[in-house]
Amino acid sequence: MGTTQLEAVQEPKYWHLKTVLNDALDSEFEVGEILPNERDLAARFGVARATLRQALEQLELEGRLQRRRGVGTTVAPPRMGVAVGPTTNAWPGAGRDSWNTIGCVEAPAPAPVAALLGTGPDDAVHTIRRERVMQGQSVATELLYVPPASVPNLSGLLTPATHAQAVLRELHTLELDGDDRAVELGSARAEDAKQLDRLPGAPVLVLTTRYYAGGRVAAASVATYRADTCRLTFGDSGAVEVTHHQPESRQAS
Amino acid sequence: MGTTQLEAVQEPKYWHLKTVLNDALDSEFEVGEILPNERDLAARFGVARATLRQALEQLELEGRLQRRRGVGTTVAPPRMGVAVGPTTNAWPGAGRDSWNTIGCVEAPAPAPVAALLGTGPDDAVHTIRRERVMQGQSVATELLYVPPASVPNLSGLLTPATHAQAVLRELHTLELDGDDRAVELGSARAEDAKQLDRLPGAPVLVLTTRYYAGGRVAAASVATYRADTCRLTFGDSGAVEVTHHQPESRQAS
DNA sequence: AAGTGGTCTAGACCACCGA
DNA sequence: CGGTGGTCTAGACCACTTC
Repeated sequence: MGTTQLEAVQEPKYWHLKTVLNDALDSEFEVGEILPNERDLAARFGVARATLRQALEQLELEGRLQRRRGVGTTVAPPRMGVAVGPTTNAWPGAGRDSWNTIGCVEAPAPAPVAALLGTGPDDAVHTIRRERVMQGQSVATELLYVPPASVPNLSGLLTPATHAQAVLRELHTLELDGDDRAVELGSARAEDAKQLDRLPGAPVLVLTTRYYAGGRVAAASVATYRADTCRLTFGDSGAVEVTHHQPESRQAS
Repeated sequence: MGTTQLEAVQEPKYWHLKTVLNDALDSEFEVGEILPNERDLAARFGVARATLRQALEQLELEGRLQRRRGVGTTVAPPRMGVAVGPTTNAWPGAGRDSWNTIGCVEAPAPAPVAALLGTGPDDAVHTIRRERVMQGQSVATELLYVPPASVPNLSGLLTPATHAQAVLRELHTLELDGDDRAVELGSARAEDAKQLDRLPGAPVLVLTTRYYAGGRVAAASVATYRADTCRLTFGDSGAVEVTHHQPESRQAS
């Protein structure tokens, strides 16, 4: 014997650490406050830095922390509620929405997207890149794919900016029959990560939308949302709004 | 000089490893096939096991791999498309759905849920635990919260099983005004992880639903879906069905 | 008992940020 | 430049499954 460990730990250190830190975040820190650095924290808890990092990683995944290389680890604000429909059951870029057009190219879509659109794997489609900004922060990047068949009256090629506008404008002349969406977990590709101010591989929520018109899939979009800062909301009933949901445990007990 | 590294690596090893493995999975492995163990793989690629694991972790996150302690690492099938509405805009447990009732208790709801329901933080609510099974696999666990005010005619207390049935039955007598949903990334709590046959902390998609009736939130549910195996679909138009979307790159080029 | 993935350590160096 | 988080190593031991 010697060690009176009747407790039978059984719980991984990083898991226990995570709970401890999570509670400390609620009770001893303010949003935006910067934590001690990883080496100090690890020493304070008597674990290796790798173990401490495992706990921080989880907390970042859950949107409790934000870490930035060269800067430090800060307490994250509650996740933003980001409306993704179908309250706004409309064509992308119609009316007032929070998207900015970044660029536009005409190229073959990746295989999975071509399958969604029902186009051949090598058919060129209009590909519009957009960015969604909320509260001064880039929260999503999107690639919107529009087959030429959906916008047949497009005049001769223009600059990327006007090209994108022209595609969207003609899209809006079609009658939208409906749309459907799918959400899954992914990791940010290098390009997306850069735009979202994250490192490659950061967890993202991938929202795939199909737009139907004339009995066909007239357009499809793949939007990549920061999973750490966003909560995707699908409003349906004309009901109250809630912008955040974080526990009130801040100073509950 | 000495080493002709004009390329300027700059790309982390684990990231490169991930791409290599991902391609190998497409071209050299079948779904369900079991990979060499981590020590062998690490040796084969000339990296430490921790580095190899970082790559495997990402691939598992993306639903390409499935790892099980004591067993091995296998190639995962494409993610399941799981319908979560609003095609089935109805009360939970109504008609044919893929949920099984596990149990039922009457207890105060956690603070965030109480806020959704508009009940006091210490008011007891009916709490029904359910499980969703698809293709023989448990893909989600749910806690459904129903304030007593929504089901006032409930007869005296019964066994948990009949209790749950009674609550659902009375819920169905109300007229459903609508519902709204939110999706965010989370990590599985110990209890949920066990039910989903995952380790604690596994990435999950948390779907929060509010059910409206009589101008109030009559019920709320928090459902936890396995993020590695599920793609949440929000059908809207009466359109075609797609059950999986994985790239056809299996034997493309 | 043998083999798997999961946890943990104690170091090292690198890329990035800000003063 | 110093300080931060990010990557990487080469080990060790543990928990679990299977035979």
